[in-house]
Amino acid sequence: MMATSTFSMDGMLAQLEADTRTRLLEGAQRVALPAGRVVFRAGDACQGLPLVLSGVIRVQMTGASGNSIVLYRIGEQDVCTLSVGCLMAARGYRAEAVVEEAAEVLILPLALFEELMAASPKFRREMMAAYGRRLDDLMLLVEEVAFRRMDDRLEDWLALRGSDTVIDITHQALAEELGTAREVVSRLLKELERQGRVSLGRGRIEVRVPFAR
Amino acid sequence: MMATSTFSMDGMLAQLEADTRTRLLEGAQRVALPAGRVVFRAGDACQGLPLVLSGVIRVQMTGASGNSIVLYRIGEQDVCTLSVGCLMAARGYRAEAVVEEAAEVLILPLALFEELMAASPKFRREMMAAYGRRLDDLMLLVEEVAFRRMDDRLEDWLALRGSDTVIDITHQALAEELGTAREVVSRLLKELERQGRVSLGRGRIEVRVPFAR
DNA sequence: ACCCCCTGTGTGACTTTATCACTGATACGC
DNA sequence: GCGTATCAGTGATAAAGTCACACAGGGGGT
Repeated sequence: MMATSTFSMDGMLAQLEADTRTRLLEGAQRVALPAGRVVFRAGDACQGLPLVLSGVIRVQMTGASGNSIVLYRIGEQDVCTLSVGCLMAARGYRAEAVVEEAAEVLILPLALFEELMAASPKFRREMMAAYGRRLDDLMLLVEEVAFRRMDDRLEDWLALRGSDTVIDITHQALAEELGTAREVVSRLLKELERQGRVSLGRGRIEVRVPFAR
Repeated sequence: MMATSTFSMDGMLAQLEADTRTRLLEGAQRVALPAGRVVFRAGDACQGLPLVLSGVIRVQMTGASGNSIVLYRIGEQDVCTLSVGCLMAARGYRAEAVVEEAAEVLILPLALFEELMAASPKFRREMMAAYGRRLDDLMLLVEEVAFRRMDDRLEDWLALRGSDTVIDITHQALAEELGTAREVVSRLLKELERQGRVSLGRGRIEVRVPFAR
């Protein structure tokens, strides 16, 4: 919890004025979250604004049918914009968040958030930028889900992991990435295997021919 | 263009400190937009932050296939959060906006926006709240599109217009509201007509039995 | 080693939605 | 009244989602 802690030089903390950063680091609570930890669930009240120092947090949503879809991820030196709305409107979350890679997170109390918003142009700028990214992520997602074919989207997803030849993921988890059903993913993958483009194992996809993006 | 102009008492302008409101009204450009006017298209650069005084602006997105979906609407005393991201990142819009009901809009230049963000806690609060609403709208939309059945969604849409017994809309426009194809809407509506729940005319849906929500 | 059991995968049957290709119907201008 | 543009209806087919169930792999316990 020292203001002298190290942090990456290209992230949002490095962008801030020195005194703003100091104030932030001393006023926020620092917590370590192990992989798999559920940060919040749909309906939970919000405790403060999380700022991810390291690791990755996945934000996803579950429909009435029980199906889930991954909305976006919060990476290094990114904030959980969703929390701002929950904090200010004092209502519950609509989505849930799970730690994907063990993370260190700063939790800014509402008062500190408002203090920094008032005091620091750079903090304001970073907050607005974070909101912009989230809005963008979600708009892209809406377009994908509404208009693109599942086989295309699956190939895109595989292409994003292009460098790894072996991907460790279950069909169920992949279905949740794409917001579809496990059976659909199984069938599409099987077809790719028939075409010789991947080999499948239990919880494993081996990419034989890299997917272009 | 007078700071003494009338505005609704429950909207965001009424929430602001008096001097902030004055500064806003005198620093912003006021424009009248007729129904049907395209405010911006995908790829357009952003001129300033629009704040809707009256009327309604629809924000929608068009996929590669040519299909469109309505993302959300900007109503009275709401701001176009999308523009903030475009302004600050100086990149183009990803969606398009069309005036649905003739609107009066204030355009805040970037400098004025930043000035007000620095000076006014209430302006900041309203901006964050607007962002929160948009994020919420989009998350709800993702869930709808990803998981809900089209017949349900159509009935919900009709239920929202519940009080009017006659709705003037083409199947094409309704398909764009829901992000589906015109034929799908035609078939679903025809089925509702067979069930005696609506009567159909050219560009007209007459609700016989109101839809519950 | 063997079996059990949990989790993950494969697949058929069927429904819903999307797409394509048309045809037919309605309103409106000239 | 006629031509034309827009709107709506519909069959055929493909893609995706749902339901039900069989089977496979792998780790833990005895």
